[in-house]
Amino acid sequence: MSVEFTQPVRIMLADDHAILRTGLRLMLSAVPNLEVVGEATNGREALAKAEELKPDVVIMDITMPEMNGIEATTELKKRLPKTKVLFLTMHENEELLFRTVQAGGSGYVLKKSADNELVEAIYQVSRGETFLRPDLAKQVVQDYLDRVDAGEEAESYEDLTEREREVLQLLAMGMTNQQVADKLVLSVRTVETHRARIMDKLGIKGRAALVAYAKRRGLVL
Amino acid sequence: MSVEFTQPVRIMLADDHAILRTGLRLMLSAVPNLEVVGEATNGREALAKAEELKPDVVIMDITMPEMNGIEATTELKKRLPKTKVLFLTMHENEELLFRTVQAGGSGYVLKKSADNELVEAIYQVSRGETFLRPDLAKQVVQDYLDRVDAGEEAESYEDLTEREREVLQLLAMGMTNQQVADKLVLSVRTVETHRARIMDKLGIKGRAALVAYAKRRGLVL
DNA sequence: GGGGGATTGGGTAGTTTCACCGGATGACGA
DNA sequence: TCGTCATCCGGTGAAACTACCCAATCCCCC
Repeated sequence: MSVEFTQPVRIMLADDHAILRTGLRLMLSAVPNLEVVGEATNGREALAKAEELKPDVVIMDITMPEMNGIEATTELKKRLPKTKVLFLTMHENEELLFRTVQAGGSGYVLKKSADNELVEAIYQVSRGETFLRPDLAKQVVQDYLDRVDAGEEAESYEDLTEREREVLQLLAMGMTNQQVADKLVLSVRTVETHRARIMDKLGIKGRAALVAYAKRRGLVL
Repeated sequence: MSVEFTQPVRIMLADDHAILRTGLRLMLSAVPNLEVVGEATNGREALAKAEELKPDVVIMDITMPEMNGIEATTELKKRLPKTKVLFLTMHENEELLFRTVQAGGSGYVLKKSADNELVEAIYQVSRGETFLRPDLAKQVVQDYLDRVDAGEEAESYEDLTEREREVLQLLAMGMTNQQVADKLVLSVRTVETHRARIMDKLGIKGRAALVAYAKRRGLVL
């Protein structure tokens, strides 16, 4: 409660939508004790600029070219643990919220939220607290409990191996086993094995349902 | 060239992201001869408010709850033919550009575009001209030519019958033919016929690709 | 009153997916 | 060294899907 009077919160924006960035910059510059010190248009750039600028808070989109916000955050928190990441996204789904938290994010605000909610989130996150939209957070908790109740493990994307995720990505794009096999230089049988294990881990029956799942969860963007 | 000096361009914003709207409002209010006179958070609201406010230009998102921007535009142009619609969207794809033009849109700007591009687009559209990002527009034309060359017509979602769309919805959710058949009280053969016609019309091979297509185009949410 | 599209269903044959079984290799830690 | 896991690949048989063909009904429109 002493530093904030003289030291404004230094913010970096990471979003590939230039128009949104400009709007945010204008909006936030009108708020006391906030200062936008930099911008990035993708995850990789965000990483580089954050190391250079060392902002207090990075406002991060999930969907970005080159490197998405979740990957960028995972890496960023390794290098700059003290830098807080606040996700600002259009995606209103639990799985992604889960993943942002796991990646080390401190908050999750929807683009459709009110302006003051964003500002409040920035303040809160900069103080080292966590900001999650109450309704969404509740849903996440409920979802988690449902999973624990229902079976044993929270069947999830996290269980997948790297190779399996790779295969899932391609399958989710609508590729056939054969096409995936060609792409990854594998036999069709191997792709089928991976696919089988993926469906088993996720508890999904049918490839169409798998594609639907992946799209719904935002595993492919 | 006479009216613009005294009469600013009256703009209405239609986007479900409140934060983006605020940013836009701030940005545009700094531009001479532009005035933001209203906002809407979905297509239906946009329709109602446009009739009430009669703006010169509606800046419209595509992805919105209740009613999407393309549907809203189709209806809006029937009621207020003189009102110009400028699409501001994240979707960088030709099919949607096609559809916005068909719906009566006067322009298409990506959210990742530079700010001045948006302002330029607004001016241009308000003058009754059309604004399309050159590279995208070029791609569209090329794409169109490719289609005409390759086969007959621009295969599209618009060609689907009501029943086919219904089947597509369910298939896109990951249901099997049998499940769809049960749901709609049909024989599997009928569902297969519909599915075959859908894939034929859309020029898609494989059900996984069909699901991916539907998700990508936002036919199911 | 006939033509055309939408909707429904069928046949046959071929391909793909999927479940359930198996094994070989290599990496990595206990 | 031994166990575990990821990755890779195979066989079999059932189920699902796909590509062709076809036809009956209904309804709308010219």
